[in-house]
Amino acid sequence: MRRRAPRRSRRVTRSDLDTIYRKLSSHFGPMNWWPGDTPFEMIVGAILTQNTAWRNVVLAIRNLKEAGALSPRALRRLSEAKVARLIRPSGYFRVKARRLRSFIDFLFERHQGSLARMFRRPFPQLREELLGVSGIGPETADSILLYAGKMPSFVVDAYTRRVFGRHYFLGEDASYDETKSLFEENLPVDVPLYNEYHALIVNLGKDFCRPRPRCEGCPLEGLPHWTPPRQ
DNA sequence: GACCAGGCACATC
DNA sequence: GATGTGCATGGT
Repeated sequence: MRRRAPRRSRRVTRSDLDTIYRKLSSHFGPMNWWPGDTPFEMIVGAILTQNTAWRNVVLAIRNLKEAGALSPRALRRLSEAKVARLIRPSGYFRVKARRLRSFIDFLFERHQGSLARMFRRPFPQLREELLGVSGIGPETADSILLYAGKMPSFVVDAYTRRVFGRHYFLGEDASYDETKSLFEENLPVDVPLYNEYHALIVNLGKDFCRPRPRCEGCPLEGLPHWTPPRQ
């Protein structure tokens, strides 16, 4: 019989989110996200990092940079096969080459190839448009909006759900949108705050609230939480 | 060698 | 609507 995680047992408050933010922020310091020199590089990174360690994305982006392919126009000129070869280190390279192509096609068909134009669109509409692009799901769309577009869309990822689930703020089966609302309804609408908060959660999730319990040194030590049993 | 990493689309029930 | 599966590299 599979063990179920405890249900959410308390409601998150603004004060909870504020406390957690301050703990993480003082523990880790400024994150300076998203790593990337230009909005386009951030978008490419958002697609390449899907289910992939960032260090592998760095290798792929370096290849694209060396090939002079880190602009919408330059990338559009390359064949999908060529792009796939360049981004090979980031894994799923055939799928991701197709996804980059989908985004580029969208950018040129809807926004004349201009990110500046694209980001002039009101963000709820732009979010819907991005979700319509094959290969862009909610996390990738929100990363593009928040980090490349500086729009107030909170980014949720696997770490967010796991960390906040462990601390009883979310049920085991919380959806993406439910998790996103938890933050957007309890935080001021503030792009730098959303930016930093998500980055801090990812940084925390890399070391703590892992499937295998380890809490020593966790900046959230002291907050009520559960840990999965050792197998 | 197993496990994991800043998901997503698609098939099937 | 829920659940399962394929996609693939590189570090630990």
